[in-house]
Amino acid sequence: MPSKRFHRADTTPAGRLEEARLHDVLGYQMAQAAIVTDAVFKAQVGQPFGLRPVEYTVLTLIVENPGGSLARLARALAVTAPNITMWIDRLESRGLVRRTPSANDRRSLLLYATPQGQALARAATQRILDAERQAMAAHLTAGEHAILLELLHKVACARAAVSGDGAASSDV
Amino acid sequence: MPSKRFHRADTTPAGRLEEARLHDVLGYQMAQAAIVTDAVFKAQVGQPFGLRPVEYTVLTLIVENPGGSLARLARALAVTAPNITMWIDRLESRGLVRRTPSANDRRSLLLYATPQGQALARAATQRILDAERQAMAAHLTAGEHAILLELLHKVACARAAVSGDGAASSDV
DNA sequence: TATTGTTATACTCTATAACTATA
DNA sequence: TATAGTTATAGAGTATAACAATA
Repeated sequence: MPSKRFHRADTTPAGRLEEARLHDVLGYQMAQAAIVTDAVFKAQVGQPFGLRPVEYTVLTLIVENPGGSLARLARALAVTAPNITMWIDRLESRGLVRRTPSANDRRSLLLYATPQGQALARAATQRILDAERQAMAAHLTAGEHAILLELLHKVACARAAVSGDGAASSDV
Repeated sequence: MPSKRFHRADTTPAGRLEEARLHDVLGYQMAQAAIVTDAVFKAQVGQPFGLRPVEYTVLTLIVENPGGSLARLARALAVTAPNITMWIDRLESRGLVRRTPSANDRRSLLLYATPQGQALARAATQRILDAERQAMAAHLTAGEHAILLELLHKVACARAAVSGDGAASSDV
């Protein structure tokens, strides 16, 4: 897999080819792209709803996976247990989610979104989806947009290989 | 563009379709994928070379764009000016980069990487590229890997549309 | 008046350690 | 012994405000 791809200019200032290039570093391109998605989130959800990115994700995951535990959430998001506790605290104090003791395992607390939480998550997601699509429309076709989502998902699936955690298996 | 894409199961627990889905949120998939790329960076560069992601990116951008200014770097990375000053301080104290007064604009400091900085950046990038490719090999074909880089770059190009900053134009 | 770069400072977010309760 | 959840605390990272120097 040489660096010859598409029609990009792969030459370096000094004219050497085959140089290790930042533009081919996935992590770098992800960070650059995240500048855009972060801005979209902030404008469409962060400011209007007063939700941090993590809060939104936690809330939505609870909505889409009712009855999950804190530990499961922590693994899914690669966040430490104390932090999950804090984020759930904030969501619960706003009446968006609630903790319910588990019947099977008395250590565990099951998470459910309140009707308000469900409504907020749904509204927030719809706003983001619309805004992302609009922001990308000038640069990505609808097909490319869909492909990008698929490829990113595949990257996320490589998580088990890179870190020893057994998470990300539930695709939560 | 309805949610019917590929062969994914687009049904929700309650059986309703067309629900706003987290899996279609670009920002969410980016965050999930970033868990992988962050882990790769940490293992391949962060720990071995003692470089933070921002430090590595700043260093490499200086290597690839000698003579740039701090302000230009700050815009390219969407980082505030005080933070760039701090990161450059750390790189300069390690002898990886140096600040040189500009002849044209006496306010400006031009950035250059030292030979050590160039060598470190090159080694780090090579390690990341190899490790990323290896980590993705089981989940992405070489073609998919290349397409992903292209699509992320296009997303990054949507930056001008989403925020009022005139940055990202130099493709630095 | 705007821009470059710096300093000082506060805030947000995350990580670690220690603990209780349960399995 | 391992896991779920919490608390307390420290650290890393980022942002804001104010400033000096130059354009």
